[in-house]
Amino acid sequence: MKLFDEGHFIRQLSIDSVIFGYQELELKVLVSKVDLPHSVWTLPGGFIKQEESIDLAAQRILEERTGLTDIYLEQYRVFGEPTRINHEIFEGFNNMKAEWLSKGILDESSFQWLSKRFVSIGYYALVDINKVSPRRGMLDASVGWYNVKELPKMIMDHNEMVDAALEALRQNLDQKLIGFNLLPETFTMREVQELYEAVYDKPFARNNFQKKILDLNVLERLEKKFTGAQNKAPYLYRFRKE
Amino acid sequence: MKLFDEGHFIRQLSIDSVIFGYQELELKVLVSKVDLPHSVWTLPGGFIKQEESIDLAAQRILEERTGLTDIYLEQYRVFGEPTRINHEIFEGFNNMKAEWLSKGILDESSFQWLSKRFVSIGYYALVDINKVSPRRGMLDASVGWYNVKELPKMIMDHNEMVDAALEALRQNLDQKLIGFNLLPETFTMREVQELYEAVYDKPFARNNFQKKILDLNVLERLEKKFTGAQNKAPYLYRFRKE
DNA sequence: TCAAAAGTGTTAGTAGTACACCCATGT
DNA sequence: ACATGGGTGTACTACTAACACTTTTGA
Repeated sequence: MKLFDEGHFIRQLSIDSVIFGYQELELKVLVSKVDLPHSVWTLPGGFIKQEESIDLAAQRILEERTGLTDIYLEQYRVFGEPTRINHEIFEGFNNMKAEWLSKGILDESSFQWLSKRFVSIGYYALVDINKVSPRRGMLDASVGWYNVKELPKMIMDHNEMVDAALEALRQNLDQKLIGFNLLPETFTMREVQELYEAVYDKPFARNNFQKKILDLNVLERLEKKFTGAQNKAPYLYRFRKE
Repeated sequence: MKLFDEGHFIRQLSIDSVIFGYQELELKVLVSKVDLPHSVWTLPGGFIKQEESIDLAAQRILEERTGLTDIYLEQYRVFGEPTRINHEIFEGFNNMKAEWLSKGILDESSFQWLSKRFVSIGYYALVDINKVSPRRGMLDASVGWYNVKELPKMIMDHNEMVDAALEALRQNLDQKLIGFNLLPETFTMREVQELYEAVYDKPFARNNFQKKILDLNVLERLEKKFTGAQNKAPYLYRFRKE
């Protein structure tokens, strides 16, 4: 099988995505595990079709992994060291080469394709983790959410990619009001605050945080949310788009 | 002549640079003119060698055009629409094809190479315009500085690239204290202010501006500058690096 | 002595931070 | 009634914006 068709994709150029989700007070990142046969961890990635814009390529790759369309997505940096050759994956592939060639999983040209140095465009995505049912990539053994503070050692510079993406996210969270992409449709003010605390890894003062967020004038207040707890019921809010 | 060697460079990937300079109260951009034989205008650009990092490639391209090493350089966005095919240049090349092939200026594979869609990594650079002696690229008829507000219509999305670069520059000027790269070694406070006014295209209050810049604690005050004008002589300042 | 522009100071307004208080909720 | 957590108000601080005044320079 021609997994990577030279005619269809741009050579030596890839997209790698840091997909952020939020759950149980933790900021999480979607990471794939590939068995070759020893395990390596990677960010979801892919390649750019000849007739496809890079933004659409990133969307397509995201949809393949999350099942979601309409994902918040931002290009944040290009990683282009000449040492970006995927030794871990490629050597793993070489172990399986004879088997995969005979089984027709990969053909010779695909091995050639993957042996080169790659320039990778980094995107980060923000998703409502509850809406995602992670799907394995073609070669993945599994995919899973990892706390951004406890990521496995990934291939190449993928850990550095997450660091840079988190940095970019922190820069933009306040200015572009994108944090709500990580939350469900409706949420309480406490949940917003806990999200911010997870992203910035530091506490915020409750009352001032509420004032700051409400002063943004981007939330509409809905009905109260009665949880059964013996305290005042918090309001639900919804992000007002336009 | 093999102008674009497929073995040496990464295919379908380019770098385009917005080189900012500052002179006579105007923010300027370095633009090349190419005669094919009708004239088209382009940003300085180039390609990435197989064994070269993208940052070094950008530096090399900048050095080729400005003669300067040690330029402030920042990667700000990737432009990756599938329509980024260089029709203007390529059709111009086709006009000259027979002549150039016979003269050995370009070979057939170079035409092939240039006919593809390109993904371009956008960098912007800040230079002391007095230190630059612009050099023509291999195919350029001329290079010159243009006021950022009065740029010629350039090929493809190059005008949009400048807009995005200016946007990024405005974002970073304050935070990263990079504006001094556009000024000579020493300068007066008025010159800093005029630079800021050129970049943001709006006036600043003189006294508050001075206070703000001095409070950054990045300038050292030198001797006064006597210009012969019948007014108080302003101090010279120097940017303190460390 | 005067105009021009540089330097500095003073006040008002605004945004952010810290602290305090009251209110709704279910046991 | 009471603990718990939610909502709001007030005072303090820091930063910015607006205005005013003084100083230096050379004609």
